[in-house]
Amino acid sequence: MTTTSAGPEANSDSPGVRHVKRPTPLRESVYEALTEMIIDGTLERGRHLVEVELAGMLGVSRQPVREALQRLNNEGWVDLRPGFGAMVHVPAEDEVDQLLAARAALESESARLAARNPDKDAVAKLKELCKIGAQLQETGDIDGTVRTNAELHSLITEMSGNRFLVDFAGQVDRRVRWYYTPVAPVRGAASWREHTRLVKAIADGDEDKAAQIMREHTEHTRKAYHDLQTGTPTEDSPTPDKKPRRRTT
Amino acid sequence: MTTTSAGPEANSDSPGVRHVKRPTPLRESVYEALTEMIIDGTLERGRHLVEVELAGMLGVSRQPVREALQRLNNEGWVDLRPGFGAMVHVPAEDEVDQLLAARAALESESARLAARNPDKDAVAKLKELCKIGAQLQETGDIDGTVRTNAELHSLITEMSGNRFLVDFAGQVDRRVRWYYTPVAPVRGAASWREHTRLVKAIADGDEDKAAQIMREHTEHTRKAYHDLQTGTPTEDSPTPDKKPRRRTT
DNA sequence: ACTTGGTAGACTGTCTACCAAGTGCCACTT
DNA sequence: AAGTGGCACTTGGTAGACAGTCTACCAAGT
Repeated sequence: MTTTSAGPEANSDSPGVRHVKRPTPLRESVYEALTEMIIDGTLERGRHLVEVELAGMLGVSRQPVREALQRLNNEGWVDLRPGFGAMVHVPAEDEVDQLLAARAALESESARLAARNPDKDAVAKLKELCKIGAQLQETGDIDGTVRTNAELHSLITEMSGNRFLVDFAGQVDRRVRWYYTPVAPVRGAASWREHTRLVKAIADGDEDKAAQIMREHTEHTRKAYHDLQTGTPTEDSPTPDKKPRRRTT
Repeated sequence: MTTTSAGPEANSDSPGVRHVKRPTPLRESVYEALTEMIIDGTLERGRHLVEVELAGMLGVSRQPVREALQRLNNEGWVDLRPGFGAMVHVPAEDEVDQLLAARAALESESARLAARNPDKDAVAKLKELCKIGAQLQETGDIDGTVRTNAELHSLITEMSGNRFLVDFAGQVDRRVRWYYTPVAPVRGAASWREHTRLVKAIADGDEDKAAQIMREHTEHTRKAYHDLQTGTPTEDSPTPDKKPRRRTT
């Protein structure tokens, strides 16, 4: 739902009907610019955002900024306090947990649907991404790894053929990446092995297995994050234990 | 995410700190009014919505209308065409299907989490809703049944304690209700038996069972809708009649 | 008959200016 | 030191203006 009217690549019509680039509404550009700045930390968490200030900063008037801010508010990037202004959202303690739980549901279902209808080309692309990702992982290219990871997950949700899953998962994913990126590199090795297994399950059309793997995959990610928060810097251990484990180290 | 800053009942702070009623932003009221009008058919599907027209109709200026329209666009209620205006969204053929698939994932996970932490009071409330719903169903109060159904589902998602699931499921639910309500009454009887089983599973803390039942429940709903679209399910109906079938009761 | 060109009206996207009301903060008072 | 009052700032909303674009329609040309 978040997608605004017609996205840049929205029309997959018959090949050859390339629509000319339509000038993006300003509010859209402002929205993009602001999310960008929030994610990369230019606008740090908790910062007070003033409309005129942003407007001046971006060289536009208040109107587009207001509209962008409202969308950012709806999507949880900023908190709008009437009469005062917007503040960059400060994630609550349990927020990442909830986000990852939602992601588990959404992406697990996506994986299931993807496995139900495994498109040849898409599967090939998935395999390629796996390979690339593993390589980048080895060479220590963190930025590239994160990007490839995102691409892989995104492609799987798209394979579900369900635009709502795509949209929701996309939203969640961006948020997760925002919170998570600073501590991302920890869980690299195992992650790509899981991806490979996942892609195989999808290629084989094994719905249950694909869904299961994706769920565990997300769950591992959550554990990794949780451990980092509580100060356990070990790699993910084979504990098939579902209770969040507090380590008192 | 969709919730705007602080909703009317948003703050469940320590009891006794009743915040005084803050005047709702106009854009919010406009948003509500428009969704209302879309759902009840005052603004029929495909209709061209003109800002000044709506503004005049609602007695406000363009700005709040614009902001409301943009939110409606983000949530899929209207389609915004740059330079032309907003049209009330016309649901695609497969849209309900996708919506219900997403709902299955979201609410099934919610049920699982609800079962993981079954709050006493909430469970009691659930049971009550089940009873009320079954009664309304028998007396043929369709409107009440639909409302109670929505309340029950909503309460379950809230029990999950996951604000993202609540938000996404809420969005999906409203959309489903819009498309689905005209043909809702068909699936009344069995539905409430399933609800009762579901509530029991939650009360027992049986995660897997609760998730399973909720998934099947949504799946049944989808089948019911699908059958209605393609004609009567059980009997062979060679009549290529595509008009929506009115129930004969 | 079909294309082209032109014209006109409608609406959005954006900007500017302005005002009322609410919020947060600071200095002043007690 | 704590409470109070007031001030500056910010949003929320209104009004009006203007350019660019979209749709439709008509007329002339091929």
